[in-house]
Amino acid sequence: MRELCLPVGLSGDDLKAVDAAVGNRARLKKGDSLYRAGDAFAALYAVRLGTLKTTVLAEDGREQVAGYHLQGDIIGLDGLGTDRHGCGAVALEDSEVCTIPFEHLEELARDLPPLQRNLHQFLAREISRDHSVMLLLGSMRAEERLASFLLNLSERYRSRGYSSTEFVLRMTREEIGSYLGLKLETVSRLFSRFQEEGLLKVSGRNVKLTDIAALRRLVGQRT
Amino acid sequence: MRELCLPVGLSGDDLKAVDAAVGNRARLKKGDSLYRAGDAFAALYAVRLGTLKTTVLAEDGREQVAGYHLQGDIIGLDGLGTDRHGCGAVALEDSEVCTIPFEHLEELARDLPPLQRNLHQFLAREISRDHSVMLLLGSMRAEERLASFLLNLSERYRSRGYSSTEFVLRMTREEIGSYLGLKLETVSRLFSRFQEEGLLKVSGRNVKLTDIAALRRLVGQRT
DNA sequence: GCACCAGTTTGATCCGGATCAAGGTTTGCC
DNA sequence: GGCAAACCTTGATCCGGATCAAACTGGTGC
Repeated sequence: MRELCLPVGLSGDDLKAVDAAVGNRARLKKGDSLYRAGDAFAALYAVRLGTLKTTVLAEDGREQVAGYHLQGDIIGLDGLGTDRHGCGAVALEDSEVCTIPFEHLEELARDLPPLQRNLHQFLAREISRDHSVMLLLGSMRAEERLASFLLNLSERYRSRGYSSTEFVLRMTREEIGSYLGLKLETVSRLFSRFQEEGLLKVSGRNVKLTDIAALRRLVGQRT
Repeated sequence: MRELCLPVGLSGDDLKAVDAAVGNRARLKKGDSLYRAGDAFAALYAVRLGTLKTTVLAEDGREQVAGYHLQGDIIGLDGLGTDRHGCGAVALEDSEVCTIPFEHLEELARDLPPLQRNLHQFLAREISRDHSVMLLLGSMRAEERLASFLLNLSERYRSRGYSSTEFVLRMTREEIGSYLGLKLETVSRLFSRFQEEGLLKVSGRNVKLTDIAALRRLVGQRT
């Protein structure tokens, strides 16, 4: 169970030390904020259960979904650079996270190279993830973006032992649009079109991918 | 001089140790690749002189500029998560970087908490930077994007002691467009329009910002 | 059971930026 | 210095996704 909080190749006493660093769990109800943009940065959070979104805030008030986070994801990494969180995090359904006080973790990482390596990998993976999103926002057409989003979710559910073809979206059309740089009407239309074309079946938030290969082809196309 | 490679509050012997970790400088001619997407990850690079661009590559071959890097910037952080670089880095003019073997740096960071903290901040700052770009790509109009880009460059030149109002673009219109999710014609038209409106003077790659306040207003910032 | 409201679907129209096209200008190389 | 190639500008037109508008749906509270 503990490994979920920060999976890393450790054993025995080391694991106990890591355990001690991990604060208690926190329960969140749908709609609750875990932290807000501007809050002092003090800890990372590992999602134990549920789904969260993180949102970036522009100076002028515009808000945009920066990512969706499932069980096992680590969030809050962005605050590290500035001592303030640059994002906000909100639960999209009842969720549970565990808190990892960063001061403590950093200290621990000095003594445990594998943990240090792991921490660095989390940070770097976040960078890679962001680069994929930049690619999506900067050079994909609307249909490619949605297909890409669905395939990404599918893969993440699969790797967590859930169905990769049938799942419930925990976010609204507007939130999906915000993440993909599209308007909610466009997202809705695309779902309808994908359904007409036999790529998936959709009913509200329930989605069933019926032709993953075709979705993949859609993403790989250029012009 | 050395501090430039990884500026951090260290002194005496510590600094010497960091010094030892920093490999020799490498010179790059305009157009040279420092590394390519897919290359094994082994080191970070500090830009000593010149300008580099990093580019993300999609599976289908699409390429997009992920960032522009000036003197003092650290690049290559993205490779850390996967042991492979996810980006490529190319010199936009004759440049000079110094190599920081990562294995070595990680080891050193264990003994020198300020260095560790510094490394984490670099990683996290990269994440914040990417989030700003996501915001730009996902929710700004073309003119806001270009204004934002120019103000960002301006600020970075200023903080390096160069003129914040008059500088030479080291990248083509197409590269600017790639970074901003726009086509080169759109970038060119915007430059012309900004000039007509008295926001700047442009002649090829020479830019002189003549109304920074107006550019800020355009973006929606007030700083 | 019903009213309400947030979320969703669908249609009609508009517009910003892409695309296509044609010169013009700068840069680098011999 | 001259030529080719890369880069930039500007015009005309097109189209994808935004915007505006209007129903529809499903969940929630009373």
